[in-house]
Amino acid sequence: MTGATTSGELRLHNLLRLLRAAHDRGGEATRSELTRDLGLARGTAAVLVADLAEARLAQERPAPQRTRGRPTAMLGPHPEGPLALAVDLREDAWTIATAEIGGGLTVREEQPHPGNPPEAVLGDLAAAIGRYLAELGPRIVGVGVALPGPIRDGRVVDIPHLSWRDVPAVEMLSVGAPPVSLGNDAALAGLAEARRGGLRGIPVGLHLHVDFDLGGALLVDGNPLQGARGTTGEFGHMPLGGSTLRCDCGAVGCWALQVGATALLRATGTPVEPGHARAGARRVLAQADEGEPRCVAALEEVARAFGAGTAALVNALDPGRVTLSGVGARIHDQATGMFATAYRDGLMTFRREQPPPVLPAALGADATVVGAAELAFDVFLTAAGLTAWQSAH
Amino acid sequence: MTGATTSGELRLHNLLRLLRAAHDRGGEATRSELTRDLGLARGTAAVLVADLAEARLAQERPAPQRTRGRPTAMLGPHPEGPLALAVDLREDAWTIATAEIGGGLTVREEQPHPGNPPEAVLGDLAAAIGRYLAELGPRIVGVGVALPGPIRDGRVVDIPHLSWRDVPAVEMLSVGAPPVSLGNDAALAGLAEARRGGLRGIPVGLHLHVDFDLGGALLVDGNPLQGARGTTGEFGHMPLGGSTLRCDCGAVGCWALQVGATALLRATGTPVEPGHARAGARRVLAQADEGEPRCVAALEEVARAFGAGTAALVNALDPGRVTLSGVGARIHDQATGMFATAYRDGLMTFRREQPPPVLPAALGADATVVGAAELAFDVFLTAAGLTAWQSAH
DNA sequence: CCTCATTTGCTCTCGGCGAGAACATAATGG
DNA sequence: CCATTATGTTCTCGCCGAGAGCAAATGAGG
Repeated sequence: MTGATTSGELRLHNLLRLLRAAHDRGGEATRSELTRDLGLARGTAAVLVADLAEARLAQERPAPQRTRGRPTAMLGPHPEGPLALAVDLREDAWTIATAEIGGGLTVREEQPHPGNPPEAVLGDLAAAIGRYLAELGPRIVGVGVALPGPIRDGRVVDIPHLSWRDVPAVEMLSVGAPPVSLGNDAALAGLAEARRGGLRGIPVGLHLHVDFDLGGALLVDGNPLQGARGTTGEFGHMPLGGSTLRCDCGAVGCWALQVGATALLRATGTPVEPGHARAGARRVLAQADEGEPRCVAALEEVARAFGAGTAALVNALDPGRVTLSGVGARIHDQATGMFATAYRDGLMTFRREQPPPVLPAALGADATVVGAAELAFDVFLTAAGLTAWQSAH
Repeated sequence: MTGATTSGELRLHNLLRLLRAAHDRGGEATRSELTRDLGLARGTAAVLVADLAEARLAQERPAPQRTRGRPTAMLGPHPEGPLALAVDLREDAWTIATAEIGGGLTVREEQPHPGNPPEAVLGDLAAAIGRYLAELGPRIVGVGVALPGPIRDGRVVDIPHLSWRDVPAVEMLSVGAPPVSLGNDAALAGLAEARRGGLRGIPVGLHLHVDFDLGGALLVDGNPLQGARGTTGEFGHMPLGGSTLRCDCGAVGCWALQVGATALLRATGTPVEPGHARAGARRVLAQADEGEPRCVAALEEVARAFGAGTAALVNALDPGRVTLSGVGARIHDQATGMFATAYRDGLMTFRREQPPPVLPAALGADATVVGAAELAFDVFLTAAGLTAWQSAH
């Protein structure tokens, strides 16, 4: 959205601004609010709303009267309007949902999958996507897919846990016309948090997602920072904790080795069974909650490393707020004191006056699907996306 | 620059785009190039150029003929056009320069200063700024100041080296109407590098400036990433190297303790005399060049920590290129092998196929002043800045 | 129940902007 | 010296948003 250059682009640009604003506010904003906030003339707004309705992009519905004066209406999704297909592909299962303008989500399907080979997993997933395309037809304007590993140029670079390497996922998931967009799960969880969760309205926010791995995103004005090749946010692979272990990623001493499901198990001295780390970590957290000394000690150790590393990122990146999801949120919840101490001690002195708050993510487990939907809509809510829609209707 | 919304803003927006493009290309771009690249109609370009000339914002001058066809002209600075005052305030001296549209720099003055108290230093500097405002009058459209420490809300937060704390520098340097903007020296060096140096045209670039401290900036589309409070880029204050030393900043194990002038001296075992670290570091580098074993070892140790930490940042932030300035560039030059090895070993495996190149900064010592000028022009080259200029002429 | 104040939607006119075409201009190259 | 080529200049046209005036729909107060 670089802005309009010609008087012809102006109309499309303002249409886009209005639709985007309606979407960002969950379809709950009234026309008068939108008109005021976007600085439009009332006449212009009338034309734009009519255009949106005629193009089946959005529709007004009655709004509860709040003050006196002529009643206004809320601008929300159109019953025949665009839908995003949002896919959350985890290590052991996938979720497919549809989202309408405004973000309203309908979960359609959840399926376990064997994990390997990638061709089979993605083939099945592509078939499922194909079914929804057939069912919902041209209303599907894009597919957003969250994946548990780094993404580059439409390919999954590396999921060590599943031994996926350089998998051309966009190619394998492209079924029909709608564009397929990939995103890292942690980054998409952050995106969701920035748009509809705890980072909403925060100019610069940091989201950290801890599970097996540790990743995240820096959200600037609600948009995730994109690296040169799209693989940014791998904060877990900086040697922030002085560890000397070798990491699966190829480097040494990665922070992710000290914070996460595997780290929790390792800290208790329990051997890590591949494929059961998540359940094991849950057990450690539960036992720590009951006061089991070894688990308490492990939790504290992990929380300390987590807090210290978070402080390092805050020092370097200066976010206004930090949100946590995955196991990370539970570690923080259950060892708040230790986390807070390590966090504070790791901050530069001048940051300690008003340290950025660290909070659990507001969206919980849904965050990743929501982020995938936002990703798909981000591709659609552009000049190109809208003109494609309009020429198809 | 969010883009035009009304047909009235369109003109200003396009005027701005044209002026910005002329500026970014150093005043060396021809009208026909600009017209083509900005996608303007030739008629529109004619009007805009005439407007710019009439407003004394830019002026055309003959261009060397390259091909057949009617000759075009280069759009560059106007002899009575806007000037930015660029100030580089270092620990022991300051430089004042003026820059015109296109970036052409004229160094006006260099003065040593005692460093303390800040009121005296900034008072003298304000007096100097006042002289240039008086001399050059309303042509000065902004003052950009580079400072060797973190900045927040127009105040210098902390320069441990000079024991400056929470100094209201904008207030103390504001002499007349032109807005005063502050920037961290490392971040501004990065900005300069992104606009007119080695990071030009790189969508996401990382610049690291090593001197006493270690700082830098992440440049996204030529703009430095701004944190929530403006104090981003303090990469030196992450515990990237496993050090256990306490840092002046208040944290422990900061990377900056292992890379920089002081670190170089410490690694040789030489006691660090305050105020002479820079000269001492230069001596160590010179002796290392001659093969003095202790200095060679120190250099290698520092280069190793530097390379490893750089890799960590690349893992997390995914830049397309990295540039180095200050002592950092010399460390890299003189210990390329060690740096490269540590860099490569610290990268995640999938990044090693095409690791981002690490290069010394193209602008050398001028970078900071150039960055300060760019900062001042960034404030001016906005709708608000331009309307202020036009209403004053 | 009636009236007034208030807020918002609707419609129409007006000024302004960029596109694009037609023409003018100034260089090159054979 | 003339054809070719690339660019600047000028003018018309269609489109857009601002803004004014009016209509509509509600709540407040008597």
